[in-house]
Amino acid sequence: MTPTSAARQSTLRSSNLALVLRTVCAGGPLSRADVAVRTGTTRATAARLVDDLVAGRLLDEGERLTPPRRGRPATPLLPGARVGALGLQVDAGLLAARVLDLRGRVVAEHVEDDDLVGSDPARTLARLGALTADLVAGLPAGLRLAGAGLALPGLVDGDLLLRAPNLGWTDVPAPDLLAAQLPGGLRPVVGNEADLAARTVADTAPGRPGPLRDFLYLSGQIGIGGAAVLGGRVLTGSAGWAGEVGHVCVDPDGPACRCGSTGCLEQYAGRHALLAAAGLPLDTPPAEVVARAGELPVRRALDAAADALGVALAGVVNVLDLPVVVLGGHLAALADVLRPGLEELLGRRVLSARWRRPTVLAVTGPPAAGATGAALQALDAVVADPVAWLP
Amino acid sequence: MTPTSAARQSTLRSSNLALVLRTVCAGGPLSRADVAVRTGTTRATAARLVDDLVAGRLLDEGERLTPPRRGRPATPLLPGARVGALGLQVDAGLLAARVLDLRGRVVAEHVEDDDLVGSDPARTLARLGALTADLVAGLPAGLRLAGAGLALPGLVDGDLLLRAPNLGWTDVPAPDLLAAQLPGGLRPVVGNEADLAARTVADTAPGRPGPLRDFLYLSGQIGIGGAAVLGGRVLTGSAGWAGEVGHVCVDPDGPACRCGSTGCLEQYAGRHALLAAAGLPLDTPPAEVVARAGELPVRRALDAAADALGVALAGVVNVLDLPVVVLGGHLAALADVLRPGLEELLGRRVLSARWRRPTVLAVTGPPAAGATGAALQALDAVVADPVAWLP
DNA sequence: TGGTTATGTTCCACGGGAGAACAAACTCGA
DNA sequence: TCGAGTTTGTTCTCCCGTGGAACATAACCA
Repeated sequence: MTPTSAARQSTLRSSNLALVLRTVCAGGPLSRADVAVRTGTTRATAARLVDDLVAGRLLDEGERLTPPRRGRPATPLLPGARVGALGLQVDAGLLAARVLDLRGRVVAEHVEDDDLVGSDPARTLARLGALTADLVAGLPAGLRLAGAGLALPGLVDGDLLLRAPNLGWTDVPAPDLLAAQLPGGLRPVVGNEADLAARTVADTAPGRPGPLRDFLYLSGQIGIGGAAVLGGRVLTGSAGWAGEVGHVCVDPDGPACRCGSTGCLEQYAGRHALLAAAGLPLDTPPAEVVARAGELPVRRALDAAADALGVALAGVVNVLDLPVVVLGGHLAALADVLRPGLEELLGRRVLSARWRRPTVLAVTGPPAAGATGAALQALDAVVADPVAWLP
Repeated sequence: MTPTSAARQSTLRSSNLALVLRTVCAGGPLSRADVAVRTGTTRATAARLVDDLVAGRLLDEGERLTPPRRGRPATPLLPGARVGALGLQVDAGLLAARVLDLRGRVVAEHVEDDDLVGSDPARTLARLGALTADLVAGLPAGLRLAGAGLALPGLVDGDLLLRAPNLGWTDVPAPDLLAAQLPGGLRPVVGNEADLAARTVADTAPGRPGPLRDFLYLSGQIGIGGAAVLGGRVLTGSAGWAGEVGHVCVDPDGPACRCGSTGCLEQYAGRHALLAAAGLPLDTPPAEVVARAGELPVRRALDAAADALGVALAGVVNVLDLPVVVLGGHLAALADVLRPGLEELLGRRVLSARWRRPTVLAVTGPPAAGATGAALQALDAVVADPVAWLP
C-alpha cells in the first residue's frame, strides 16, 4: 500500500530492519558482509541493523562452520529460532495446532483426525483450545509466540466466520471461543483455509519465497476452495472473500449446488460430488479412486471433473493471467489422472496459451496446510515489521 | 512491491516528495500548512518539500482567492499545469490522441472515427503518428510532456502487440512504428485498452482516487475486454495478459469463438454477436438497440447477453470478490436494459451476495477512454516518482 | 492602531546512513 | 613459526533530512 503519512528517520530504520530480516530469511545463512552486499548498504550499516535484530532475538548468530576460506571467518546469521507463531485449523476432517519458528521449522504440532461435519462450533473450538493449550504448555522454554492464526474452510469477515458450508457452521465468532483457553493475549487471526494453504506454496518459510510466485491454488476438500497468488501475495479481494473457485459456473444447466446456484465446479470436482458420480462410497481415499480409474463409471466421473476444472480454471486464468495451476488437497492425489484432460482444455480455452501454455502442478505436503499457512501469516507480520517485536 | 535495496536519506526525501505531490493531487488546492497536517509532518518540512516540487513545476502556486479568513492567507497549491502526458489509442472504430496535464484536464485532443478492422498496422500507426505530431506541435509553449502511452485492444507483451483480434493485427511493434514521428525521446508505453480505460474509472485525475476502488470493468467493443481493479490498482497479471473476461466460458456447448474455444462470453454479449443474434445490422447504434428492446428477437438477444454476463461475471466476482461491476463501451449504453437480469443473476450466483450484493454501474465518458487512461498512466509515473522529474 | 490568528520561514538539534580507516581472525606460503 | 594477504566486523566522522521552536508575515477585528 502507498503510505499515507510521511517517512521520518525512524521509518528509514524500521524499513531497513525489515529489509535485513527479510534478506536473511530469504537467503539462508548470511554473514553481515553478505547482508551488506545484498541490501546495498555498507558493512557498517548492515552490522548495526543486524546487531539490533540479534539483540531482539529475531536473528541468531550461528556457529562458524563454513568451509575454510581465506580471511576472517564470517558469523552466519539465521532467522531467530526462539520466535515462533501458532497456526490452528479446523476442517471437515481434522483439528490441527502447529507451531512454526522464524526458520519455518515445525517446533511442535498436534493433528487430530475427526469427522467434524455438522459439529457444534463452541464444542469443537473448545476442543481445539484445550489441545492448543497443551501444545503451548509443552513448548521449549524461551520460545516466544509472536502471534496466532486460525484457518477455517469458509467465508471469513474480520473475526467472524460467516459461513462454512462443509462444517455446517454459520456466524461463529471463532477467536472469542478460542482466546479464553490460549495463553495470555494470544488471539488468533482468522483466515480462509485455501488462502492460508496457498501461502505455504508461495513461501517455503517466513520471508522465503518459493519457486512459484504467480499461480492459482486449488484446495480440494469436500468442496473446492481456491486462492489466486500474484507476485507471491494471496489475493484476498475487497472483503477477503476472494478465491471461491468452487462456485464458478461450469454449466448453467448443471446440477444444483448447496450455494443456491447451478452447475458450480464443486458439483463436478468436489470430493463428494466426484465420488458420488463415480458410484463410490463418500469416504473412498483418493488412492483407491486412482487405482480404479480404469473402471468406466470412475473414468467418466474423472473425465467430467477434468472437463469442469478445465472450463472453470480457463476462465480464471483468462481473467487473472496465471501461468500455473497448483492442485492441493484431494485433487493433488488425483493430479496424474486429471492433468492430461485439464492441461489440454487449458491449452485450448486460455487466450494466451499460444504464447505461454498454463501448466498444472500438484503439491502433497503434510496434512493441515492451513495451520502452517496461518502460522506463516503471523510470522510474516514479524518479518514485515520487526520494530514492533524489538525490545 | 517490497523494496529489495536499502533506504537511505535520499530515499526518505523522494518518498516524501511523492507523498506531498500525491496529497496535493488527491486533495485539490491545499496550503503548505494543509499538506503538513495531511502528511503528518511539520510545516517546516512540508514547506521544504513543496518548494522543491514548485521549483520543478510539478506543483503550481495558485492565486489567493480563498474566502477571507482570519490569519495570514494561504497560498493554494495545485498539481502543475505545465506538466502533461500524451495518451494514444487505436481501436476498431477510432484513432485518438489526447494530452492531459497533472490536474487531469484535457489540454488538447484529436479523435478520428474510422473503421480500422483489418487495416494495415504500419499505415494506421503512421496516420496516428502524423496526427499526434500535429497535436503536439500545437501545444501551448512551456508544457512539458512527461511521457506517452498507447492503448491497444489486444494482448500486449512489453513493446509488442501480440494479437488484436478486432483489428486483425498480429505481432506489431507499435512503439517502433510510432516513435519516429513523435517529438524527441517520446516513446509510448503500450497497454491493453481495457486496463487503461479501467484506470479512468479508478482515478479521476493523476493521483486522485475516484469513489470506486474495487471493481470489475467491462469494456464492450466488438469483443469484450475487461480489467479487475483492486484497491485502485489494475490487475495486469503475471505477464500483463489479465482481464480477458470476454473469453470466460459461459456454456461449453455454446457457439464457437474466434479464439478457438466455445461458448465465450463475447459470443453472447459482444457487440457483433449481440446484434447478429438480434437480427440487426452490425452498425446499429446502442441507442437504437435500447429503443427496440420491446421487439422479440432483440429482447431475446438482450436476455441472452444478460444471462451470459451474469454467469461469467458471477464467476469472476466469486474468485476476485469485487463489489461492483462497471459497464463501459457499448455495454454502458445497454446498462439499463441489461442491469435487471444481470443483477438478479449475480445475486443468485455470487456466494457472498447474501452479505454484500454486487451492484452494476455504467460509465459513459468521452470517447477513447483508453487514450485518457494511457495518459493517466504516464502521469501516475510522475506522481509515483517525482524526483526523476525534478531538475 | 494594536491585538489576534493562521501561514510560512529560519535556525539548530537529533537520528540514521555513507565512507574511510582500523582491528580481528583466519589461510597460505616461505 | 611467522609474516603477508584477505576477508570480516567495528569505530569514527561527515552529511543529509526531518523535528521542533522561535520568528516573520499578512490578513481580520475591535
